[in-house]
Amino acid sequence: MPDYSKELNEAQYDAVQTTEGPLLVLAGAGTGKTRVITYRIAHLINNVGVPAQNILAVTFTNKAAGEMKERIMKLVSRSDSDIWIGTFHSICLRILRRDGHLVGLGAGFGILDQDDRLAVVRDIVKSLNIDVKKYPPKQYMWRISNFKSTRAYVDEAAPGTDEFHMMDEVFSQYQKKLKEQNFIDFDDMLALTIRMFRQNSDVTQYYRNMFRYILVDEYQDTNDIQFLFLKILATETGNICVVGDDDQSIYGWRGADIRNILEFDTVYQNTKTVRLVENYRSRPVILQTANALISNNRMRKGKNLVACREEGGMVQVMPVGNETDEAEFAAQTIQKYLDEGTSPDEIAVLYRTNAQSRNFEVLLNRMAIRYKVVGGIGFYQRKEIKDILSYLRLHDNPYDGVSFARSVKAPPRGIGDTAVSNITEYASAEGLSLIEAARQSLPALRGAQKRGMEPYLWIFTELGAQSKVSEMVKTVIYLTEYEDFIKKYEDEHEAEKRIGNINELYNAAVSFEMAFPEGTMSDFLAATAITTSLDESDNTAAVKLMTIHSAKGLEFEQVFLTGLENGLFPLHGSLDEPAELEEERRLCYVAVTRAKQNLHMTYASTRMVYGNRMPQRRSPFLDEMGIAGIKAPAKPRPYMDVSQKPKSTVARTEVNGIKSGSKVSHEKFGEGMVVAISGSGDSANCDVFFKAGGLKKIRVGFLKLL
DNA sequence: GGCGACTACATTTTT
DNA sequence: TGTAGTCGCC
Repeated sequence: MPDYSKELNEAQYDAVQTTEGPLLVLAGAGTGKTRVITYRIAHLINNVGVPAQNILAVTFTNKAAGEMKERIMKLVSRSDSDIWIGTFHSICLRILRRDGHLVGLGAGFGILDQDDRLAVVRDIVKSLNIDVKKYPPKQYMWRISNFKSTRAYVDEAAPGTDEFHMMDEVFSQYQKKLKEQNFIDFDDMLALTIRMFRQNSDVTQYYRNMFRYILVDEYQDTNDIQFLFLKILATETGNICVVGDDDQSIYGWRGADIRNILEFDTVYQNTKTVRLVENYRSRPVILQTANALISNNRMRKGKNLVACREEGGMVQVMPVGNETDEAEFAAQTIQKYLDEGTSPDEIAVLYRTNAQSRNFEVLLNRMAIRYKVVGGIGFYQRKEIKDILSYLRLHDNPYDGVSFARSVKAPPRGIGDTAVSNITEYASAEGLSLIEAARQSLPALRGAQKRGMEPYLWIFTELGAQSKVSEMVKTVIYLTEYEDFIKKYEDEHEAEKRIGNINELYNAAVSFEMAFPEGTMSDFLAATAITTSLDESDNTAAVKLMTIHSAKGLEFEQVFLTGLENGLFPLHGSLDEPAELEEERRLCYVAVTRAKQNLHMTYASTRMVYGNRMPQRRSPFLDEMGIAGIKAPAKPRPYMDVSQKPKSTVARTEVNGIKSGSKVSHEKFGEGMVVAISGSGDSANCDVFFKAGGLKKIRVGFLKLL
């Protein structure tokens, strides 16, 4: 019987050992919450004797699920591997694959991803002659999604018409299309699972008996529906352990309800609460900064992180002229870290909005530093991948109108919108599959259309003769002549990338077959639908660029937190809404606590916004961090903490046109950037950060402005 | 029916 | 600034 007490601190061990009854683990950033979950599962299996299949663990991303599974495997024997670990969505999907017929789902139902569902909504909105200028399809989609995350939808109520024009009609048509084409969307995964539970007490009981121990990670980001899902399953045993940090709740905009964690102990009677506050990740100076910042929030349980690491590292605030200077500063400092031997994987550039990544990419490119933009458009959302997949999806589900419309036009083959809607309408009226309808339309086609449609249909005949997922992928790539299509349209570099992606899709299919020898095409397609950019593995050593949201759960030696400007971070729109401002502050807290060693924060005095250069003011968060009170690190790195510069409202200190942020050159040290200026006139000294030599103090007279 | 050009547009975060 | 969506021409 393994003893885990030596591998855990007291609070962690307490959480691991408390196996019965509701348990709330309030785990601050870097306090080892993943460790608690993995060890708790190991403890349940190895020491309490709970069969693995009686454990359900919910994570935030598929990637996190994979990593957790790996870690657990190291602690338990191989025969104990069949724990249910996954995201809410993947778990519900698995349940619906088994029992979805109870709520009217056809076998092998497909999943409508974000793009597809927008396409469906757009069609409906157009067909209803709604003024798309006044009521954009996106609005409807958003509305539908929101409604589907409510209990009303679970209970099969109709949406309220409310002030929103035609909402009822759009919604019911949307639902009808989904049903017709045997689709569910993202929100349905949870909602239909719960509906199925509600209507089938015997099935519910089956899952209750199965999931006798439930663990949930990142509980602060759960929404009402997810809460309900857990409540239904856990209500009998009460063995539910949720781990989270109210200070890191950053998905309120997506419906996550911070009250889930704040009120957990009132919902579940006799909850035991364990607080993890000992932080093993960050230098004390970073934690001070984080604590100071978050103490400005009112909606929180309240806790301060306690530093376990020794003094060292630093928090730097770097004012820069504009977004290019900001990127240059980051790139140069990164270069310096790399020269010192820091692994690129230990460096991250964080920003509030995806659009900010651009400048960093340009500068890092120029300096030949390997980087990877994390998040954004995921692999399976890429055009070329969706094109290929649309054939496979249509083959898998011949009623899939979205995939029909997509595949028949990519590559173009003379069939346009008119033909597509004719065929779609015909299929719908006759109850035919789209492939069958297309086949029947063949005699009516002439010329280019006929010459296009015939080989198109032939592809599906070929697919019908195959069963191996990877072979089918290959067949589509080959028979569509997709590579030629790409080469014809894209520039060389772009084409190469896309062809690479297509090959990567084939590889993914091969890996899928190896991982799931029994897996069907439906399974493969489902996997592609719920895989997001955050789930993609990053096996190349590269500096990471990402939004703060994407950085949740990660840690880096060196963190650049950029764009700390009022209106950007906190983002405008949150400024006069206290709850939203608090969420922005939590987001900032998440960013700060990603750093292990050094935290560099930048803000620009001007920035391009929608193509206009706008003056910017520094973020109030910087002041809240109490930057001024931070002592210099015991063993200072060769940087200057310029945060304590006099806050002059007039132009910043400037001598001979040289000011902070200026690019200058020096006879001996070469090119550099001015970080700070002290004194005035000819005797002024500049702190200059040289590309080659790091930080030096130089008389202004020896510098040449570049 | 396809394609290119233009314009208008809106800009948060994504399971 | 960048892109998505529309319009009009071939």
